[in-house]
Amino acid sequence: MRRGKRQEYDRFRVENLKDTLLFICNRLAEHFGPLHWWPADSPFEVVIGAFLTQNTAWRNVELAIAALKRAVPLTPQAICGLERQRLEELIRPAGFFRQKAQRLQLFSGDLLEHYQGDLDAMLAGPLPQVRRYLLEFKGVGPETADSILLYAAHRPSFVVDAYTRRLLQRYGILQGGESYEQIRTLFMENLPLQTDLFNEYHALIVEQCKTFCRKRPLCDSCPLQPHCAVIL
DNA sequence: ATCCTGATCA
DNA sequence: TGATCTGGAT
Repeated sequence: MRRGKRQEYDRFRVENLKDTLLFICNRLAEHFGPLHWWPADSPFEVVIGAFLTQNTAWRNVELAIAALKRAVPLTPQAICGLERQRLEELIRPAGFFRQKAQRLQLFSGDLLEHYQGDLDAMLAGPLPQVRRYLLEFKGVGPETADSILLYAAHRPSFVVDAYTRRLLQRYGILQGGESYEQIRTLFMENLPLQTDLFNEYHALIVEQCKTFCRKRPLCDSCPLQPHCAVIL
């Protein structure tokens, strides 16, 4: 009987992606409460954090940003004005410090040269166009571009990361071989295009995967039980 | 498929 | 001591 209900729900789920995606979001929101991302004092600080957090624990990013803030104001002018090696030393705790220092200065330089340092101006215009512009920067892949669009520009561009893949795959929505763009499109075609929703949803997925849906999952206390299809 | 990088935790 | 962390470039 319990088994029958489970099968029935599985069929319902596959045919109603929109409802399922909202259901997951609501469940996580009930469990974790509001997370109010992205923790930063300015949109440009969000950009800095988006570069620094690539394949890096957020804790280490905090150390780097704190050191950077003690040294200079977080503006494109100041980032460009730093000696490369000096910038490398300041952001060292975030790892990959050489490539990240170079890429931060390339981005800041373009922002100064073409937009007089006005980030809002750079991020204005049609979403797909701005996204393509961001993706041209060295060090900006799809996740970093969408993070900047969502958390610095407050635009409804869904952020997909390794956590998102893992959660959706275990839940039974993804099979495993899907591309970044496919997964992003899945969210954006099945959810209302609302910045606040995308903002909270991605933050909740990160929190969920750090807490329960880890590589070694903790299904016992997971807020998505018994709906998840994870096979251990 | 491999490299870039440092701090934390199992 | 190794795996992992809000990836991206070559």
